[in-house]
Amino acid sequence: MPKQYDPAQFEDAMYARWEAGGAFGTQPRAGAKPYTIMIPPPNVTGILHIGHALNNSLQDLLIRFKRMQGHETLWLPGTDHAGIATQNVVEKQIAKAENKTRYEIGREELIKRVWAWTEQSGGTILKQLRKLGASCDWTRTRFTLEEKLNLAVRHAFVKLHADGLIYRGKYLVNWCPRCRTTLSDDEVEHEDVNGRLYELHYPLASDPSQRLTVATTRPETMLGDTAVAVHPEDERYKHLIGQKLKLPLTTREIPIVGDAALDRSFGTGCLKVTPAHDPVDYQIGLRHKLEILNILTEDGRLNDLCPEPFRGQDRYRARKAVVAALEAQGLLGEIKDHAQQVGHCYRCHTMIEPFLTSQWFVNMKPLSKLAVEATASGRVRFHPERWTKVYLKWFDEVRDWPISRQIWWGHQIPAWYCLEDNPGSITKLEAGPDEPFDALEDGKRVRYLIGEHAKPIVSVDDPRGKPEYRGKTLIQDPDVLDTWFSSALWPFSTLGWPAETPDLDYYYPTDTLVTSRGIIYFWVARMVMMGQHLLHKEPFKDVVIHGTVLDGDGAVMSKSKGNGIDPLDIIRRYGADALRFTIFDMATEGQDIKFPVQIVCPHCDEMQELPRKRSEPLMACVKCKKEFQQPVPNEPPLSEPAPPMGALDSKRFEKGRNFSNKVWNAARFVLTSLDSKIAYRPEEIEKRLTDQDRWILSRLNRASEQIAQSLERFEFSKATNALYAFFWDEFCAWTIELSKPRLDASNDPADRAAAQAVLLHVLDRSLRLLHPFCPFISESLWAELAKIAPAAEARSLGHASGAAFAPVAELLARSAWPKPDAARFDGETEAQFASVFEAVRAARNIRQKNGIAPKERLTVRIRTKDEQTAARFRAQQHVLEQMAQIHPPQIGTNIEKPSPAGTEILSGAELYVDLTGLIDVEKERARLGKEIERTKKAVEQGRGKLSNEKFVKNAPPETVEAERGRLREYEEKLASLEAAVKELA
RNA sequence: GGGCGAUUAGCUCAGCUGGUUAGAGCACCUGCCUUACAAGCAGGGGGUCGGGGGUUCGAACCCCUCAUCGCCCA
Repeated sequence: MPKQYDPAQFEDAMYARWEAGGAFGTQPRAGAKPYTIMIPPPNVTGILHIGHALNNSLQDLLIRFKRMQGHETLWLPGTDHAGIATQNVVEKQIAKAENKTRYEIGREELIKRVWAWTEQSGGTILKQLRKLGASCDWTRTRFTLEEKLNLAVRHAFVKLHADGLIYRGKYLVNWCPRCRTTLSDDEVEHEDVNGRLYELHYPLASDPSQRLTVATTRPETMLGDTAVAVHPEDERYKHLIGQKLKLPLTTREIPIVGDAALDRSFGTGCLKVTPAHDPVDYQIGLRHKLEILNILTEDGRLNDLCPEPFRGQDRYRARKAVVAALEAQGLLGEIKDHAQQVGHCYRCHTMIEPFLTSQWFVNMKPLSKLAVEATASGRVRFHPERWTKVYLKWFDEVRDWPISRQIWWGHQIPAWYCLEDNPGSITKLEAGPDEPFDALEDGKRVRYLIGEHAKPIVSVDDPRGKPEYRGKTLIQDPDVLDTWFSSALWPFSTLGWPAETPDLDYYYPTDTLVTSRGIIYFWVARMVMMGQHLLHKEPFKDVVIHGTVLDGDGAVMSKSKGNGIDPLDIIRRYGADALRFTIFDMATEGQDIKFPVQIVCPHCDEMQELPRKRSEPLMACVKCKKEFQQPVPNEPPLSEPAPPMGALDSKRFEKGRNFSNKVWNAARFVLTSLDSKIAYRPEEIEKRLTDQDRWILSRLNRASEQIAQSLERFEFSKATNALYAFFWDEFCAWTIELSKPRLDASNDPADRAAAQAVLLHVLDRSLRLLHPFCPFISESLWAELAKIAPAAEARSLGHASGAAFAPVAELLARSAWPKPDAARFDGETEAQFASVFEAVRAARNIRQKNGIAPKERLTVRIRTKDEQTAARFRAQQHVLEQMAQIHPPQIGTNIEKPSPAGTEILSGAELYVDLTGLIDVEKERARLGKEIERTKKAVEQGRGKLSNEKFVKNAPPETVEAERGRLREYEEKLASLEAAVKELA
C-alpha cells in the first residue's frame, strides 16, 4: 500500500467493482423493508455542477446507509427533458450553424435534432454522477420523455380531464415572445428594472381642447387601449364617466369608465385600460365588458390591428415610435424615471408579456387541498421544518396552472379536434415563413387556429382509427405539456404507473426526497398533488431541503458569474471521498454552504487567491509567473490561442482530503500490525481485554449510535463530526498510539493478540461507519483488509455469532451497518480515561511551557483527593507513562510536592512535574499566572451569582447547588495555583 | 411592500428546550522528520456572540427595534 492516500489509484476501479457486483441493484423482496429515493432528475443535457454534487452526495449518503442497514434500497436515476431549456439550446445551435429558425426547419425536423442532441450529450451528467460514487440502480434509469413515461403523462392528463381538473380556456397568461410560449406564474422571474413612467394626454371626444392625462410604463400598449378608468369618487374626474376620449394615433374613441379598484394616488389617477395586455386591465375590462384588443404578435411585435406606421415593429422600437408620434402631436406629458418589477422568462430572460390566448389549465383548488392535507397530517414532513410554511404559502396564493406550451420538445397534449365537428371554431390558414405550422398540404404550410370553443377529444390513444371518426379529419392539439407536468409524475411514472406493477406496489410511496428550496413550488408541491390525486398516497414521507452552495462572498455559484467550482476538478485534485466528506461536514441543517474560492495555476498547480476585481481575464501565477486565464463574470473565455484556464478551487476541501489520508494511514498501520495468520478465540480475547480496549469499544459503539441517529434526523454535519472525532481522536490519537507497545514482538502473546483483535475489530467497524460518507476509500481498504483478515469472527473479536458478530460481505457496500452493542457501553471506563487523558495533557502542557525537550522523561507526582481516585490513576499509570513520556509516577493522597514544581490542577487531583534542574522559574510563573487569571474570573463569576439573593431564591435548587460546587472547585483550584506560585519563589 | 434565513475567533461553521471559564476545523505562533500519517504529532494565543433597547436572579439563546447580506413571494 502506498504511504499517501492517492484516490486516483482506486476510485474508478472500485466503482467498476460495485457495478460488476450488482451492488446497487434492487428487486422487491418479501420480508425486507424498502427504502426509496427518486433522484431529482437533472436536465438531460446538463453537466454536473457543485449543486448537483451536494444534492446527490446527500442522497448517496442516505442510500448507502440504509442499504447497509438491510433495507432493499432503490435510488432511481434519470433525466428530465427540460422542454424550453433544451429546445432553446438546440434552436441556438441551428441558428448559429444554419442561420435558420425552428419555423424554417419545421416541427418534425426540430424534434429529430433535439433527440440527436439529447442522445449525444444526454447522459453525460449520469456518467459524472458515477464519479461522485452515486449508487443508483442504473438499470432503472428513466427519461421523462421516454415512451413509458409518455404513457403515464397521457393517462394522468386524461384522468385529470375526466375528473374535471383540466380544462381549456381563453385567459390572459404570461407569454415569452422569444420562446413564443405560455409560461406559468412560477416560470416568471421578477426583477428590478429602471424604467420610465410616461404621461400621455388623451383628448375628450366632445371637446378636444380638454384632455385626460394617463401614466404608463409601456406607452406602446396605448394602441390597444379600449377605455380609460377613473375612480368613481374621484372629484377630479367623476363627472367625465360615460364620456368618450379620442385615442391618439388611432381613429378609435374609447369610453371613460369608473372603477373603484383604482388607486387614485398613483400617477394622475387616470388609468389607461389595455385589457389584452395587462392583468389588472383585463379584470377591469371584464367588469365593464370592454373590447379586448390584442395588438401583439406571438413574437412581441405590433400586429395588423395597429395603425400602419407601427405595424410589425417589435415592442421596444414601437415604444420609441409611439412616444415620438405622441410628442409630435403635443400629446406627450412628463417622463419620469420609475423603478419597477418586471417579469422575465426563467429560461431566456426575455421580458414577458401578458397575452390573451387559449390554453389548457389545471384547476388547482381541489388538488391544493389534498397537498396541504398531506403536510397537515404529518405524512409529508419537511426538514428543516420551516419549509412547510413556504410550501403551504404557495397553495394559498396559487392560481390555476397553465400547462400547455407552444413549443415542440415535450409531451404533446393527448387531445384531438375533429374539423367537421367544429365548424367555425377551428380556422385553417396558411402559415407564414416565420410561424409554426401543423401540416403540409400540397407543399403549403398549414396552421390550425383552435378557438376557445373548439370541442376536444381527450384520449390516451390516438382516436383517429376509431369507427366514430371514420371519414373525418382529426388534428392533434399542437401544444406540448409543461415539463413540470411530467416531473410531477416522476415518483410513480418511473415505477410503471399507470400499470399496477410489483415495483409500484413495493417502492411507492418513496421515502425521502432530497432537493433544494428552489423547486419546492415547481416540483415538490406538484408531485404531492399528483401523487395524492392519482394514487391516493403521498409520493414521499420526508423532504430534505438542503442549502445552496455559495462562494466566499455569499454569492450563488453560477456559470455567468464565473465563480463556480467544478466538482470534477475537485475530484481530480482531492478525490471524490474528500469532496463528499467536506460537503457533508459543511451541510449543517439546511444552511447555505460557503466555499471561499481560490484558483489553481494550470502550469504549476499552485493554489492562489483570485484578484478582487475580476474584469481582466489574464493573470500571472504567483509562483511560476506564467500567464493563465481566470473566469470573468459575464464573459466567455478567451478563444484560442489563449493561455489555459485556471480551475477554481477551495482550501476547504483539504479537510476531507486530510481525513481520507488519515484513514488510509491508520488502516495501513493496523494491516501491517496484524500477523498473517491469526486465530482469535472469543473466550481468550474477551478475557484479555484491557481497560483501554473496553474504552475504545465503548466509544466505538457510542459513535455508531450517534452517527446513525444523526443520519436518521438528516443532520449530516453532526454525523460527519461524530465520525471524524471518533476516528481521528479516539481511534488514531489514543488507541493506535496506546497499542504500539502491546504489538511489540517481545510482548506477552496473549496481550498482543488482544490488541491486534481490537484494532482489527475497530478498523472493520470504522470502515463500515465510514462507507456511506466515503465509499471509495472504505471499499478499497475493505479489500485490503480481506486479504489479511478474511474471517468475520476475527473481525468480531473472535465471536462467531451474537451481537458482537457481523458477517463480512465481499463488498463493503453490501455489508452490514454496525448496530450499537449495548453490552459494550461502559460509562465508568469512559470517565476513568477522560481523567487519565486530562493528566496526560497536563503533563504535556507543563513540558512544553517550560521548554523541556519532547524526549526527556519527566518525573511526575499526582496527589489525589481520595484513595479511590489514586487507585484509578494507578490502574492506568502506563497510559500516563507512555503518552506523556514520564517516569513511573508517584500517586497517592499524601504525596509531597517537589520543589521547584510545575503544577496543574486536575479534577480531583493535582499533578506535579519535578522541575529540579530543568526550570526556568519565570516561564512556570507566567504559565501559572495565566491560569490564575482565568480561574479568578470564574471564581468572581460564581461568587457574584451566589451572593445574589434573587439567584439563590429563584433559580432551581439543583442549579444553585451545582453553582456552589463549581465555585468550591474554582476556589480550591485558585488556592492551589497561588500556593504553587508562592512555592516557586 | 411581505416572508424566511444569516450575522459567534483572521476564514468556514457548531452551540439542543436561557444556567461550567462560548466550542470545532482551517489559518496563526512555539516545539517536534517520535519507523501509520509533515495531508502528520504535541502545546499555545485569539471572541465585550452585528448595534441598541427590553424580559429574567441569569441572555449567544426569548421579545422589540435598527443595520448589513442572501433567498423567496407580490
